[in-house]
Amino acid sequence: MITTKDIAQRLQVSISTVGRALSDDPRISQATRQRVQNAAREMGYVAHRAARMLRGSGSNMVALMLPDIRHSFYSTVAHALSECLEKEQFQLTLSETGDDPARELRHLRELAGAQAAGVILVPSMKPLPELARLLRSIPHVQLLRHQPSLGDLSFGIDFSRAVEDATRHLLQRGHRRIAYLGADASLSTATERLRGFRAAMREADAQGLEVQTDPSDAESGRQAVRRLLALRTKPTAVIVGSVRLTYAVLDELRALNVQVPDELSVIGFGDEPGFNWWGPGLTTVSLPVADLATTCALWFVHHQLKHKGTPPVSSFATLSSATLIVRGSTAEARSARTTSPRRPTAQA
Amino acid sequence: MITTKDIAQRLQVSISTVGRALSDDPRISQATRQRVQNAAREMGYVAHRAARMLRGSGSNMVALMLPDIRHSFYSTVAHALSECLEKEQFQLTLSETGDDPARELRHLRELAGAQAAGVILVPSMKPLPELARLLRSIPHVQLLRHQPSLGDLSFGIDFSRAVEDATRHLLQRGHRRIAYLGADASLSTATERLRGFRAAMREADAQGLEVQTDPSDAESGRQAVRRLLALRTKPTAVIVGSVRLTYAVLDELRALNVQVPDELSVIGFGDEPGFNWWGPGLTTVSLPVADLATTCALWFVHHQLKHKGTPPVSSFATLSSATLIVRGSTAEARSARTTSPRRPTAQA
DNA sequence: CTGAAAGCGCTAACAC
DNA sequence: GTGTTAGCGCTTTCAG
Repeated sequence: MITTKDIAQRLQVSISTVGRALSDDPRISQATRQRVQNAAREMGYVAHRAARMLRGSGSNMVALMLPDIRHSFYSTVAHALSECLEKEQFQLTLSETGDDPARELRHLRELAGAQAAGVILVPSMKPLPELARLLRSIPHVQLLRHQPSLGDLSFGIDFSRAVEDATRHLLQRGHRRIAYLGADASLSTATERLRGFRAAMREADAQGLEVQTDPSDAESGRQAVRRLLALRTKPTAVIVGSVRLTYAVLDELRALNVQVPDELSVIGFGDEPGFNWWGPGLTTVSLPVADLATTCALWFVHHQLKHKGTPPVSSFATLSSATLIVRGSTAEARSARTTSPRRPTAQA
Repeated sequence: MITTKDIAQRLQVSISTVGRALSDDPRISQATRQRVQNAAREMGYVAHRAARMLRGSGSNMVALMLPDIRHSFYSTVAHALSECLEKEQFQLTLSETGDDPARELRHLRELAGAQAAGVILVPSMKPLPELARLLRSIPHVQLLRHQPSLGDLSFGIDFSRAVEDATRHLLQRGHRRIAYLGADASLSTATERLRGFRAAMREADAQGLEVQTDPSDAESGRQAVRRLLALRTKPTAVIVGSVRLTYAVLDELRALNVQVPDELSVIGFGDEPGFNWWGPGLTTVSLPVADLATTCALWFVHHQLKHKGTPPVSSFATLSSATLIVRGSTAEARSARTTSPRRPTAQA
């Protein structure tokens, strides 16, 4: 490894001269500065970050903690952050928590040890107490989910209103028996979504059907669909309250050859690649994930990491709003039917 | 920030006693060891990685460099690596290159300065010479793509054979006028795929139709589809040679309301979420990305990062094979037709 | 303009 | 068993 010492030796100057020349210190003469910089380039010198950090300058590492990078939801976030942070010369580290509080804590410990400059996190559902303690000494911001115990800096999406809008869309089209499929209420964001559903249904004085499923288990979602369709008075429409669940529901509806939207109107959650290909095109709640992540990254960098002059803000929260993308999977409610003719899934 | 010095002061022992107690040095008495460890916990001590690194122990940071994390292709890779590396106590950093050689180099410089323990990279198409130079001093391995200039350690997929198999599938079903849509030949892996197509076609003495497109531009893919369908003697089947292109082609075929597989058989590339929902289900080349990434990570950790005793291997390459997933988008070739009746896209 | 030296937090060789 | 000390590579006074 090439150090400033090596360069100094080669050029027969002192170590500090080399250091200054490399940092374009005005006190160094043009001549030596050039000599040093050339030598550095030739020898392939790269400054040792660890040494610099030890000397005082903070690290340039920003950590992103999220449940699972495979969900396009989160990889979109990672991409947006990556872009923003790169512009500001930050390194991005990725920590997958799998929504496991212990794993989450392990990772954060590691990050604290590595002197991460900041942490952007999608917190797990039940963060361990020590997580909050560790976070107190690291600039951080919560994304998408918000746990009050972890601080008051957060960038979220107004899920409640998103689901409310989706529900209204169906109500306006004459649907009255609407089912809502959501994660069980252990997650704070899950109850929030449910609230939106309830609000809209109450307002219309319609009969809502709520089905809780295990969000991490696709089979649980499929079962829910089957149960729903087995009811004597089937719902005429269904709203799905999470991205993963939407995958499961779409798969099952396709497998069961359910006629959408004739037999059942469907609104999904999130606008993942392929949702527009499903059946007649999926009407779905589109989440402004990329925008949110970009906004979050910019804000975080400028208010918490860079401009250290001003004291870091201690409370700041945004709620972006989602938009409903209307495709073919929702239609006007038909007069009540208990059975309906089934045709083969066509296109073929 | 809490340091060993702080603990030492509080407990009125020397700094080294603290250091030893924390590292469970057998020379320290049970009593003091406990006292120190308790104090450390209470005070929220976290070892300073930078200081440790400076002292000799390498970093625990492994870098992943890839074009764009949003592609499920790559996020699958990131996830697999993340899982493996976490088990071995490594930190994962993410660097998006956007296939831009300059950006790629900038990132690697940064990583070199941060003393990354290793680099796993999907190299850009035309890496800059300095990249190779920098990589010489960092354990690294190439994934998915392979640039000989960057070393001989690589984990790849046998794309040539994958496309060859796909082509054979169509040939066996009686197709003779088969089109291959691929990226232009600037990419080494693109020519490789084309080779597979040519090999199979030559063997069957059939007439291949090759269309080159810009892989980064979806519109270019859509155009290619329109051109193909405008031909007087249309192909009866088409094979798409890249994941991104597959998205474009599927969108366009759906927009044009082309009857698949009646009018045209289609084989896609990669098995992205939603491909099974497209039309009658997409027959496609499924790439063992997750397996490959896991294998790569395990091998890399054990042969290049951990067991430093044995000299690092300097040449090692694997080629995993892809499998064809047959769904509804490919059928027996019909007798030649120049026109075909078009029905509406149904399901609705 | 340049050099010498201290010190960031930690570890390890060397005392006692 | 425990304390003392040197030094990793870099920045930053303080001297010349």
